[in-house]
Amino acid sequence: MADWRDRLRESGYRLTPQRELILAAVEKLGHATPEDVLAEVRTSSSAVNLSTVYRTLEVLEELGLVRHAHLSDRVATYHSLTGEHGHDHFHLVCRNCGRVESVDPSVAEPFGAQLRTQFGFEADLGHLTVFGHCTACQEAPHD
Amino acid sequence: MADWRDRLRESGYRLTPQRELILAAVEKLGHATPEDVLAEVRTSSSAVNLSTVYRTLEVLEELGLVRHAHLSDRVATYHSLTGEHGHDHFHLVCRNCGRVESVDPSVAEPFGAQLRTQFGFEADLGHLTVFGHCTACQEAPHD
DNA sequence: TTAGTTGCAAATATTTTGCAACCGC
DNA sequence: GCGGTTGCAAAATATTTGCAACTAA
Repeated sequence: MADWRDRLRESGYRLTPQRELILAAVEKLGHATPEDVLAEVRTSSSAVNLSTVYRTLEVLEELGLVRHAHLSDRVATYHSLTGEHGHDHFHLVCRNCGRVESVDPSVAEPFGAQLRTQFGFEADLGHLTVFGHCTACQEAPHD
Repeated sequence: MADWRDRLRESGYRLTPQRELILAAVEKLGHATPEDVLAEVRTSSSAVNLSTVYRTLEVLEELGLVRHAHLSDRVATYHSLTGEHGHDHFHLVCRNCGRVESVDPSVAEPFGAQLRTQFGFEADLGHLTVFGHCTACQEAPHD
């Protein structure tokens, strides 16, 4: 695995302290909004601007180092595909307790195959977010 | 099927001209953003306020008359569960051409069953949006 | 008459952009 | 030094809210 720093430079981008900090924050946080990332970066270093967070996440996503998902009806969250917890996955989000479960894309592969066969549609299963209710919240649907 | 107007009143809401117009607009448009709904309503009648559109869509969704889905990374779109085209469905969205295909939830039921068995997760398949590439765009992935 | 609704303006919340200063390579 | 990057402030986009006037029931 070529280091992501090399990938950055090979693509004509530059390696900056901000980019290192932001990717590290995403890796550490798991599923983080741009604001979350900003807050995390600020705990360990001097300030970084929120615009820079947005612009950097865009670059990192273009390079395939992070992905975003819509885990709420509001903001997007980013997770890394690098680092120790980094791997492609989709999400199950409980509408009641808000818990997010990350699931390996292979679980959805039969579904992907079905969409391919039946609709000729090549699904991006790594971006999938499934809303519903987790086991615990099915018994007590309201908090 | 009790008329939705009765459902409204039974729930303690009032039937207003705005609510009639807004639901009619959603039924007509298929998948519409609040702005789309506003524009549609305005073609056939006097003005309605955008806040009212937002508030009304919220009420209609609570009553199960419309649903929203995230067909882009940006705004939500609403579709009706009433009217001639109204039925619960999930969406396949092509990242390239933007085309949206509405699919019957039964298609995703095997997937739902799998999530239920494997994770105890009760998925809301009607809210699902699957991003990917449609048949046409797989051959020519870029526009 | 009464309580739910609407319009309007202002407040929030998110994300994007212009641009001069800055800095990686 | 060149050209990509950043910080900052302002703009753009999207959604929500307070409140007085209005109106369905």
